[in-house]
Amino acid sequence: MNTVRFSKRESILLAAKRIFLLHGYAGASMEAIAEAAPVSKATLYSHFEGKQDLFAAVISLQCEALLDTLVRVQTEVRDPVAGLTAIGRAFVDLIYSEEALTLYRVIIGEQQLFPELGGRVYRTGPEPVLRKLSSYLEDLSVQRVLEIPDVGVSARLFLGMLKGDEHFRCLLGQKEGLSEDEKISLVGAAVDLFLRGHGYAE
Amino acid sequence: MNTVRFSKRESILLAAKRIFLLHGYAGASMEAIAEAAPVSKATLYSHFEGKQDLFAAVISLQCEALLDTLVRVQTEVRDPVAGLTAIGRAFVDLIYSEEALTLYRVIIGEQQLFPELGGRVYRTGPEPVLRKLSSYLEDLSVQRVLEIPDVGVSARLFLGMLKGDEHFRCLLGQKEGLSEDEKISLVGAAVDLFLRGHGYAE
DNA sequence: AGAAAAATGAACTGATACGTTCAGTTTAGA
DNA sequence: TCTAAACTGAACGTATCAGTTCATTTTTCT
Repeated sequence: MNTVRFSKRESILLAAKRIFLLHGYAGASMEAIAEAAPVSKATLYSHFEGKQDLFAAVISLQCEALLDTLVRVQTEVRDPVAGLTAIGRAFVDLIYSEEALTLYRVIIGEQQLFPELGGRVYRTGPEPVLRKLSSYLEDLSVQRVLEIPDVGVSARLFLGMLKGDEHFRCLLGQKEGLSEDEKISLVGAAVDLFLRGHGYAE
Repeated sequence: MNTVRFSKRESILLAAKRIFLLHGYAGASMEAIAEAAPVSKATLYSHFEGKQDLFAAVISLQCEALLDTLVRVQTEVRDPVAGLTAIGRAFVDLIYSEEALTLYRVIIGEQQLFPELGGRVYRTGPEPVLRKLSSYLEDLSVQRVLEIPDVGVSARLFLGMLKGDEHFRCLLGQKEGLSEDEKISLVGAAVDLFLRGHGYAE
């Protein structure tokens, strides 16, 4: 019985994720989710309190999944080009993935209804990368590889260059995502400007 | 008759803007808009074809309003610090304004339903600033004030630093907007890093 | 003042959706 | 095989909402 219960619950979450991310919260109906699971509406309501509860569960799950993709990034202090490129690339891979983009769109749109989920999403992605980058910059600064007055400010600027204009266009639906080439050139340009700006003569 | 027609139409647009930007497309009801105008539902439908039509009209109007706030920015080639600061500041003022943020949220959320409006919004704000900045960088490059291999790339990186992390947090509802001090220090840090990165020794 | 246009408000249609209920069926485990 | 839990499907109650209709009133322009 336990295995079935779990399997049903998983089917529901999977279908709900598909439909919520596709149509948004308001645009998704519980009937449609039940049908897609496929599961009876009664079963659906026996596993989740209601629509809001299910939505929150889906978003939490998706957050965890995205966080998992943030694999440990190698950051050697001796080579800031390689280190920044690695962090930058991981960040770009994360925030430009189709899964992340749809998640962002839904959360931003439904933010009035679920204020707490915005924080959850930010803490799952942007924030951990920011922390990792800050501590890496701190290392670089301590070892006098780079001169960085405020690692927090510098970290934000660096990530900003990666997220900036292109990401916004993706959110607005003007762009599907980034191609491999675009990712490489974007990260390269950002790393280059960042290092020059901090007095690193290659 | 013309004056009344116009006034009614304006009331409707004003109320619709308030309610759409507050609750999103799905969360706004035509009854609520009619009530807020205040106007009868029949009148509302005599001025606009339907909900989608009204929504598109509201967004278009809001786009125009935002574009108007993009006052002509002074950009003297001789002083890139002042020029970049001016452009950066205008951009920051625009994209972090409460009006722009709510507009972005609604459009991003309802983007599945109104794919064309995303382009409209991007073309009203980010894009014109990008064009202006690119041509300014071109001037700087031609006059050998800065060395810029690709003005398009550099322009995007600069605007990215201004929009990056903080703006995303605002979209997610984690931040209200930017204070005067935050704006100044953000623009200052971005200009500084950008100029150093392009070999401009102050 | 008088005719024509615009606005009102209230009721109505049709559709959708959340959530519940329940009698009957399937499944799981001892 | 038997029992208890889980599941089904379909109907139901209630609510909301887009959009329409229409008889009546208000406004506007000549």
